[in-house]
Amino acid sequence: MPTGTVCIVKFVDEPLYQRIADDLRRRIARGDLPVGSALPSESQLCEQWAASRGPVRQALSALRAEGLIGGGRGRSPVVRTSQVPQPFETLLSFSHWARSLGRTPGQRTLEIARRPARQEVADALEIDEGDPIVDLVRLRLLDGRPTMIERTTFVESVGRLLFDFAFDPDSRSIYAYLADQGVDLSVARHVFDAVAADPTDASLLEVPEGAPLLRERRRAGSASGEPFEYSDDRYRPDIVTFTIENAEQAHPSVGRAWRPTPADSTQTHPK
Amino acid sequence: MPTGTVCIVKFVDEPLYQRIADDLRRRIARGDLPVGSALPSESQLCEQWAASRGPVRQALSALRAEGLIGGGRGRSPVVRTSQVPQPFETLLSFSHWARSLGRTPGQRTLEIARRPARQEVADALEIDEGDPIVDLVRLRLLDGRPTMIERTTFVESVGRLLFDFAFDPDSRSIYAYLADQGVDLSVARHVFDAVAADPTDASLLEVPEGAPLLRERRRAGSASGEPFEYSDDRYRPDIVTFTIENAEQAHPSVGRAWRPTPADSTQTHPK
DNA sequence: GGGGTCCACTTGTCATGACAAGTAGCCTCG
DNA sequence: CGAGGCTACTTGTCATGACAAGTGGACCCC
Repeated sequence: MPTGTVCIVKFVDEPLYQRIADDLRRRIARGDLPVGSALPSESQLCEQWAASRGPVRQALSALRAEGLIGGGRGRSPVVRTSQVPQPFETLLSFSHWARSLGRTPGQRTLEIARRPARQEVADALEIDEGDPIVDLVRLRLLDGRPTMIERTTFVESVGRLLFDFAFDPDSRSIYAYLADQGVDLSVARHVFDAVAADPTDASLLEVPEGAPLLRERRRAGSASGEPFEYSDDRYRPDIVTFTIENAEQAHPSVGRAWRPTPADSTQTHPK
Repeated sequence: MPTGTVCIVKFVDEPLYQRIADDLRRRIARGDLPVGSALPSESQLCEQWAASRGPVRQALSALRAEGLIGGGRGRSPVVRTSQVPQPFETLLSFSHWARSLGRTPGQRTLEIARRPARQEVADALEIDEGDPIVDLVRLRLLDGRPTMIERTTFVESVGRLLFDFAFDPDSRSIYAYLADQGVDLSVARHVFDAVAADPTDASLLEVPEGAPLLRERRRAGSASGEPFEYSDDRYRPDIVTFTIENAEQAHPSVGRAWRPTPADSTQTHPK
């Protein structure tokens, strides 16, 4: 702490550079620092926070790594974007994603059953064939329109929670519920390909039989690496796409995208 | 520079922390520091490089951001993995990706033409409809098997290079050639969906008409954001998939995946 | 008015010193 | 012999000072 300053800090447990970064993040998110505007210079931040250049630079470096700010030697840092995508939740939870877009998600639970694991899901969940699992089949809706059909398999210890509790799968996010129950979901692997709609898919998604569907197979698990969920999700490609944004010097950002005008197939390259 | 040391440095233009980081990266990649082993402590690195803790910590922080090392307070940093994926090049260049997998890429150039831009590509390339562009259609092969059909459009200033030079599109990577010509390709946006194979796709990819194909639409450009390439790539989903690996506390990693056994459609969750 | 020069300001890099906080091994005590 | 504490070592955080390198604008000269 510089000499001659009275130290009135509440959250001394949180390091200084993090408080600086959080404050800047807040000011950017709130529009206080609009996109394109220049941030306060390092010396100004030092004065404001009564800090030395160390923590200030550490905070700016964190924002730079997140892609929030840009700039270079001799130039003040500039706000690049006001919001960073939340790839993990966006990619995992259909309802979370839909709401973040301002759309209203819906769902119809078609089946919830406990049965022995087939070979395919047993491999994915790293259990033995025939071990008990819980299958959940849901039709997901976006603004009331059939959008995706989701065939999810949980290992028994997690799937049991779906029965035990008074859980209504049609009301809230299943992941929010599982998180409340202490299930720590922190890694996921998504594999994308395309499949033809089988008769069931076709009637539920209201597309012709054999129509191309965008398939996402997802395996999710805890931080220690043990998987407990495997899912086969089939999207109507005229409603939902997936995007990857990729820069040479930055981390890729991934996301799900909604296609507003389903009739037109030759558009959507926003901005 | 610490007191009492004779300064014999060659690449003073390169900052010290970067030289330290590069050296550690090399030692990790060469297996000198195997996965799981502990790195030298900060004080040891300070001695080895005759540096203060600043640059050393900056170098370690860079490696940590790349996911190469882990560790925490009180524990020496530990090597986590010996190689980091190169998502940008892997996702961009088909031939680069194929070779990194040990497969042999091939290609047949079906068309290269200069013509006015259609509405769709004009929007994507941020030019006016009717402006001259260069179209390139290629069938890409993997181990001799038809795998993907690529319809790429370049803005005229870049596409011209494909004519000017004695360029043989069937021999080497088009991106390597363009990079040599001074084209700086550094940002890309990929949009994935599914389409049905039209008669042309079907005959070239040797699939039935109407078969589902995995489509990637790509827009690539320079660091300043101006796009100069737009592409519509259609993959046989039984050969190629795309994957996203996603952890709550880490940056997502993206990649292209090869499916070794095309006959079997209900597998491939490697590892 | 146009062009070149100079200067104040900014960020990038590095040294040095200090203390806090966490880890792991050793050692003593019960 | 086990449990607990103690200690050396590690990394995390921060202050201070210094110089290099790049930017942008004011200023002057032609």
